[in-house]
Amino acid sequence: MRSIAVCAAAGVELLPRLTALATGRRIDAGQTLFQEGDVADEVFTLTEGMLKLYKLMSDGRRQIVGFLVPGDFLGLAFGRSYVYSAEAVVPTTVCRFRRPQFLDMLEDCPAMEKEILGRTSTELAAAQEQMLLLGRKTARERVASFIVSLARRSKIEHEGSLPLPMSRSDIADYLGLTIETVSRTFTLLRKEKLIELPDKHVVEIKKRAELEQVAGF
Amino acid sequence: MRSIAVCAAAGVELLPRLTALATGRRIDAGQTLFQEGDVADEVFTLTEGMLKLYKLMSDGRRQIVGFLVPGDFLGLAFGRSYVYSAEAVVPTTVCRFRRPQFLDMLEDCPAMEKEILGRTSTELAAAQEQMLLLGRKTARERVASFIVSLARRSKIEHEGSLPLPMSRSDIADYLGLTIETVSRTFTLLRKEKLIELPDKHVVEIKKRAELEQVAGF
DNA sequence: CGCACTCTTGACCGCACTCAACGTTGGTGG
DNA sequence: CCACCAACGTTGAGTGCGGTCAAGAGTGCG
Repeated sequence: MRSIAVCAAAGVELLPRLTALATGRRIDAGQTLFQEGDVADEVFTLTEGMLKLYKLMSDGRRQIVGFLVPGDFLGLAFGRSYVYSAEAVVPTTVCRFRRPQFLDMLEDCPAMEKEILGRTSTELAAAQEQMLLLGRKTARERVASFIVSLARRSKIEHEGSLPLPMSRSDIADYLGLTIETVSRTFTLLRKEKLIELPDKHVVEIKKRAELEQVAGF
Repeated sequence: MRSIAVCAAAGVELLPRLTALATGRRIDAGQTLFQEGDVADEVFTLTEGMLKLYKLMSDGRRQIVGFLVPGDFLGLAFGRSYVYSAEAVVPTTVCRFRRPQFLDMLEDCPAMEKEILGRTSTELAAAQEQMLLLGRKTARERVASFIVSLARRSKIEHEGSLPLPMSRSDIADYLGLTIETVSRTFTLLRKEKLIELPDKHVVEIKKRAELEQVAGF
């Protein structure tokens, strides 16, 4: 679990202080943790489940900017308010910190601050990779990239089964496509024998190397 | 100039040390500073001109992930190699630091580290805004967003002239469009009297409020 | 002047979107 | 238990926005 790794990085002596500051919270699937524009007075770490972060336009168009897994941080945006909304994909638990206390803690613990900076940099690189996907890749390349990225994050190295907790609508809004195109593209990749779809919420990678080829990696 | 602000943030006592570490470098328009995949052993600040950061696919498709202006940092990616290429848009000068020495300096100067973290967070938020643009906005909305973003960065508040140093090809690769579509869309916004184009490399904003409306801001 | 390069404009095309129908699943109440 | 319904996903038919291809105008440089 990555959150434990963070605590280790922050120095074991801080662990009691961290947990003393934190309060837990359960979130049902579909429930929002906060919305874009809300005053950002809390910082969170995800301990269980999955969150989606998204931005909305006034007419309802949506772009999902990321899916978070246990160990990830959110709410660190260095502004007065959150720059995206956060909603649970499946039943989820988070660890909640009051922002000023969290910042005080960073103050006292340079290792923690380094960890945060490293994570933010990694996220920025991921966002730039996603810009390439959204700006330049075809639907087939986008879906292949999505599956390969999920597999990497799940530490699946070669062929194998992969949980797909989010809906087709979420995938579409993450990849800049429609649900119909996502559905058709899954079917296409299945017909090409690159993947199998034993269930709506499971992908089985059959030809990893070719899938990565298609993804443009 | 923002680089001076950074030095101030880092504490004036560090200024001599910073400049002692740095070596300057001039880059002609079109020349690359480094390429994606190169070993990331140097960190830079831009002191004059403009850089574009981009990612390439094997078949030549390109996505520009950002344009940098004086005061901006680059090369901070927390990995062994650069995750994008950097090329000068116009004649440009950068300040160059050897990576280990730069990191040592961060070590000694928490204020500097905070500044870097703040900038990285701001860049991440900008990248997420760009994901919304690339994933969900129309060509007209993209070009309007681009102009408004440039205006904001140039501290132009209402109507006014705006330099556009990059080529149509660069704009296209930044907005996930083709040069033809960028050109047509500029013409469209001109016919709608939202902008004027006195020169290839100048936009004049005529109706700021409506332009922001179109941009979806 | 001639060449190369950038930008604009026009005609046509195709990939992904829209609209629609249908199948599947899971929850609810009779 | 089954009937009903709503939500989600799949598939098909047709459309349209932005891409492709092509021609021409404008500009800078040797």
